[in-house]
This record gives sequence, C-alpha cells and structure tokens, in this order.
Amino acid sequence: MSVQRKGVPAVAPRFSDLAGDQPAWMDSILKGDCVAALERLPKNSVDLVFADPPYNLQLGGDLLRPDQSKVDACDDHWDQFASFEAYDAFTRAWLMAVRRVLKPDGGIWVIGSYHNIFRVGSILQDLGFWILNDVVWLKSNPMPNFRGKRFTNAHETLIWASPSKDAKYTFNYEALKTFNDDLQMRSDWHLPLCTGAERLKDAEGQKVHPTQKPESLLYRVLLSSSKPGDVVLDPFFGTGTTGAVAKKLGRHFVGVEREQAYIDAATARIAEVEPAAPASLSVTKGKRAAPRVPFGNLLEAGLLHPGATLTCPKGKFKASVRADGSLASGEHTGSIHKVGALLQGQDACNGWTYWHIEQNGAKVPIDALRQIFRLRRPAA
Amino acid sequence: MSVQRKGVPAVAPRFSDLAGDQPAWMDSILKGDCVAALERLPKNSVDLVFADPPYNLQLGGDLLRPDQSKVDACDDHWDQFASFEAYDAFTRAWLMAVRRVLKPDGGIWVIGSYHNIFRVGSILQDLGFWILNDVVWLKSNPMPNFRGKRFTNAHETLIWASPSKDAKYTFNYEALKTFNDDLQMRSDWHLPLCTGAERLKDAEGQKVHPTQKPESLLYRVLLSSSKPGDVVLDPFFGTGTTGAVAKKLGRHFVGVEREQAYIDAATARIAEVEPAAPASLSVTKGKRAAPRVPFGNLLEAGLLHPGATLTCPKGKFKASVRADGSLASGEHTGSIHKVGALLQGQDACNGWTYWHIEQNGAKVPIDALRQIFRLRRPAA
DNA sequence: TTTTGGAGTGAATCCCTCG
DNA sequence: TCGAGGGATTCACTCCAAA
Repeated sequence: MSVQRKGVPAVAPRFSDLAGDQPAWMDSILKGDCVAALERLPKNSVDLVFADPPYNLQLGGDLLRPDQSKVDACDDHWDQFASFEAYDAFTRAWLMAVRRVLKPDGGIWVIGSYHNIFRVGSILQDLGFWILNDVVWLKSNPMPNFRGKRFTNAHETLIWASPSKDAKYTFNYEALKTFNDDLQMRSDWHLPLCTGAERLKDAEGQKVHPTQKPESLLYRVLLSSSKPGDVVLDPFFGTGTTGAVAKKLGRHFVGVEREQAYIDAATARIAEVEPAAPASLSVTKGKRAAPRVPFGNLLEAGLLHPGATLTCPKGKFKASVRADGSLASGEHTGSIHKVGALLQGQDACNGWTYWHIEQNGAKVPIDALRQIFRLRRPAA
Repeated sequence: MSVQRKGVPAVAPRFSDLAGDQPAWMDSILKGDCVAALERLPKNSVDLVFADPPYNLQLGGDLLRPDQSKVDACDDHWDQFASFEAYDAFTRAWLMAVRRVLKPDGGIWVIGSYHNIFRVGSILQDLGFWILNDVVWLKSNPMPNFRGKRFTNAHETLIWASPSKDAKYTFNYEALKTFNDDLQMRSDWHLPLCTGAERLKDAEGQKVHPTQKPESLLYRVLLSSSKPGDVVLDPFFGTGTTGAVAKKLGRHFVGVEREQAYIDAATARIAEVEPAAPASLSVTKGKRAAPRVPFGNLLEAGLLHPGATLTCPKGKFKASVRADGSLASGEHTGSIHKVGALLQGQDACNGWTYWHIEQNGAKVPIDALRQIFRLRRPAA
C-alpha cells in the first residue's frame, strides 16, 4: 500500500457523521511542533490524551543480528536528546501544553520504555497529575535480545493519569469486565506488535514509521477511558493509529505531527476507516449508571405493601415495611440500608441485596423488585 | 511458626561453609538506618544489591471489601513521606550510599510500584547508573480492585542497572535460558505472591512483615545476575528473603534493617535455610493450560467487528456484537455466555460453541475464531 | 480417606449525589 | 464547600471444617 499521496492537505477532512458544528481543528492533524501547535486549541477542549513521545533511545553503534544483518533501529533525529536534562525540559513543556487543553475531568495516557518512562512518570507527578495505573503492554512477539546480554525486552509501560487527584475521570469498568470474560481487566495487557497488513509500508516496502503502535492497544485505551463523542488528542500523531481507532470507535481526534510524510500517511489511513455503527458503541454499564430508585417507589407501585415482612439472607433478622418506605426491626428504624447495617453491627449495608421477601415459596432479594420497577418505568 | 526468639543477636552467625576468613559484616544483618549502617562497609565490597525500599503509597482512608471486611493496608510509619521531594531526598541518599560499597562491575535491582518507581528510576539515571532492563513481576493472584474504579494492579516493576554505562556486569544468559525451557528469559516474570507456609507469621498468626517478597522472585534475581560466592547487599532487609535465597544459592549476604522484630524474624529464618542444590524451581514453572482468550480480544485483533451479527445454532436467536465484547439481543446485554444463557432461559451457556457467525455462506461457531486467534498468538 | 464448601487474604494512592 | 447518606464493589489461592 502506498501512502505517498501528493497534495493531501495537512488538515484531514472531518468526518461528518458524528456531529454538526465542529471547530476547524476537530478530526484534523495540526502540523508543527507539539507545544506551538497546541496553542491553537482552546483551553479545556480535550477529553483524553494519548501520547507516544520520543523514547530518547541511547543506542551506541549499529546493532547486528547473529547473521550480521543490521537491525533497523529507531535512530531518527527526533529521537535524539543531548542529555536527560534536555529530555526532561522537552517532556515538561509538552505536558504543560497538554494540561492546558485537557479538561479537568479528562485523562492522559503516555507510553514509553525504560529509557524514558521514569522521566515521564516523575514529571507527571511533579506537575500534579495523579497516576491511576501503570499498565504493561506485554508483547507476544518481541524482538529477541541478539547479544544475550540482557533479558528480552518484551514489554512497554503505559501510565494512565488524571489531571488532579480528585478528578472524576472516565473508566468504563463494566465494559472492560465484559470484554475480559466477566473478570476485572488487569494492569497487564498481552498484545502482539503491529506487523503484517496493519503495518504501514511505503512504495519501497519500508515501514513508514519506526514505532507504529498496534490498533489493539489503542482500542483498549479508548474503550476503557473515553466515551463516544469524546475528543482524543494525540500530540505525537505519527501515522495516526490513535485517529484511526478513534474514528472506528466514534470518538473525535486531534493530532499534532511535525513530519509531512507521517501526516500524509495518517490522513490516507484514517480516510479508509469505517466507523462502527453508533448502536454497537454503547457499552455495558454497571448499576451505578442505572437511575436511582427510592425504596418507597416500590410501595407506590404496589410491588410491596406496608406491613410486608423482609428477612436477611439467612433468615436471622426480620423487619417490617412501613408506609414511608422505612423499615422497623425491634428498636431499629430507618432506611433499608441503615437498619441492615445496625442489625449486623456494621457501618454500611446494601439494603437492596441484603433484604429478601418471600414470593411463591422462594426468597427473593428486593433488588429483583427494583429491576421490575425499572423495566416498567424506564428512565424514571 | 513462631519467629519470636528472645536473645537472638542483631548479627546473625555467619555460616562457615562458604569461605574461610570473612569480614565481620559478611552474612550478617546490620541494625540501623540504611545510610549510616552502610558506612560500616568498605568501598567496593558488594557484587549485587537488591533493594525493596518503601513505596510511599499515600493511602487515603480505610478500604472495605464488598463483604465489608477491612483491607489490611500497609500503613506503617516507615512508608510515610511528607512529599515527593522528601521521598526523592531519601532515595538519593540511600542510592549514593549503596553506590560507594558496590563494585564497579556489580549490579543493582530495585523493586517498586507506580507510586515510587518513576522517582527511583529517574534518580538512578541522574546518579549515572545505567539501566539494563526493567522487569515486570506479574502477580498470578493479585488483590482485586474492590471498588471497580481502576484496573487491577496486578504487577510490580523491577529495575536492573549497573553502576555505569560500560560496567562488565554479570548476566548468566545460558543459565536463564535453560531455566526457561531453552527460551531467552523475557522481561515479564509470572510469579505468585508470597502466601501460605512461606509467609512468616507471628505467634498470633499475624503476618510479620506487610510486604514480604516471594523467594521465587529473589531466586530469579540472584540466579540471573550474581555468581556463587558473590556478596549480595539488601539495604531494606525486612524479614530477609534476600538473605534466605542467597544462602540457598551459595551467595553471601549483608542486610541492613532498622526494626528489631524484623531482624529477629530474618535471623531465625535464615538459620533454618539449607544451602541446597537448586532443584526447587518447580514453583515457578506452572503448567500452561490452553490460554484463556477473552471474547473482546477477537475485536481488538480485527477477527470480528463491532456491529457483527451472531446467531444461535438453529438460527432462532440473533445478537449483535458491541464494542466492548458484549452482546445485545433485544433487552438482553452481557457477555457471550450470559446472553446465551438468558435467551435460552438457562443458568449457564458456553458462548463459544453456542454463537455462530456467517463466513462464506456457512455458519461457523465463534470458537473457530478463537482457535485462529490462538494460532496467531501462541502463549498469549 | 477423600471431597466440598466457607472463610480468610494479598504493597490499594478504590464513590457520588444531594441538600 | 462540606457533611450526610444511599448503595456499589472482588480474584486466585490457601486453609480448615464438615461431610
């Protein structure tokens, strides 16, 4: 596949099926230096950042394979820094620029290797970002260590952070759990490198970008920590993996990139992406997203009657329902939660799952009645 | 097992079967602050350092499990620091003290989590240490994320470094390769937590140390980067896992520890260690069943797309695939297994064999896609 | 003697809305 | 802004008691 399309504008065409009026920078690639280009975005305009900054690889001479063929190392000039101080200054600058455009309840991901990730992590913390997780991308097919002098470097590290300690960041917990066969998603992600047809090649068959990330990685990043319609910024856009996956998943993107060749490749690539149907983008949500149902509503709706008797799971405690939706059990009165907690001598209790009622000879948690109520009266 | 042995001296008896004339500090535990105690060691006297410094966790209030029981947090005073600056100063001080006693061709390992490891890594680099690898310890049985607000924190990070860029460090490449079924040892190590009989308990059955590391981890560290007879320093000795494994593997140890209770426990523990031929590796080589493949992986890998339609064997039920790997069929949403069970009115259902997709005019169970996935990505 | 079920636990930066 | 209160939230493994 050739990506050398002459005359493609630096700003990719917006895809129109997502929204009506959009600022000019939406779903486009800004050409230029990261810090300068970000000044063209308004403050608090971005929901999520994914950044794959230069790794500051400090390679000595050429690396040879056992058969003496040369390893195609990442020795591009943009990856060279004179010192740790220079790299730190660069990192601080782009992180501060990103911070300005990131919403207070947004999120940021940065990927790196041991060459740079410790600098990035420290500076994130120094700037007041709050680390939520570090995630390790385990490569199922890493490059072996040809000289046998170290362990095979089989992973990279991602840092997920919010702009401040008390930010209300997005995390699609239930969706990720469903994704992972009903088990919590862990901080270790086993994914293959970007190879084969997914890897962009130029007319000569050479890879267009030395560190193109797999779409599977971005899929998981965007699915976990953004919502459909969100704006995702990638300040080191490269060949646009972030943009391609964002478009596929119904998110907006903004990219910043200095090299025209990468911009051309990314623009062509993203144009070919088919967005998923909006309906398939809705994602499993937990109980927290369901509308709150006051217990008293069950009485109003006739699903329960004043005077009904509730029991705890083991039948040890009983309580009777009062007309105002409170419970009475001996001396204790109060909400379903409070009475449950008091009887058990605990600080808290989820009354919906604790209290049961007998129906057709079986004990059913009152949460089942709540579900019936919600079905009868959707979006109450 | 009780480790409360009164009258045990702070300095453990040397074990005499390793060498003849030894300095007094060899195979002993130095009591006191790390920096001060290290002044008692000569310059260039240590071959390898393993350090498990405080992580500076910065925990908030109590954390309760879903069953309302309290998580036994690591809230010891030694893990409290006023600020990142204070933690950095502490880190710089002990690393400089360690650097003095470490031989120019020695090595150092430091373990940490995202709370502290970025500070440690940056300071290592600033002090001129040369990072050789970062290694991730993947926990097979981590503590879950009880509130569902983040990814399960399922790993810790180790940094392996030499004192300078051109150090001739020790790396037993062939030994590790043999250890690892004739494959290069990778930078991801899958090991269980320290639990069961290995975990030191006091007379009341409480764990002696909140963060005791598994011997399997130290086994791999010492096997890979030290030689028999080497001196291994652990400046945060705790209950002496480093010393126990060093003795087992025929290495000398020096520990530094402030708390007398830990010193007592470690001394008793190490006294019971039999220096043995390494035949006890079986714990780290758990047999590999067919790797579990979450349904979501098929989406990431592009074998299925959001919006695809699945059907049951008889074509009676249809469901559409959503971006998070859940299915939607009428009112029902959830995992492939859950939705299959709901539609059939059963308690359980194997979604892999139940759901089919049309390919080239034929209905194929999605299990076929899973097999393709496994072939493409062995040992995911 | 063997199997089954329940309780316990591990370095954790772990809620959110409303008045 | 703060406090009160509703109510949501767990995986792998070990040990011990019970069957």
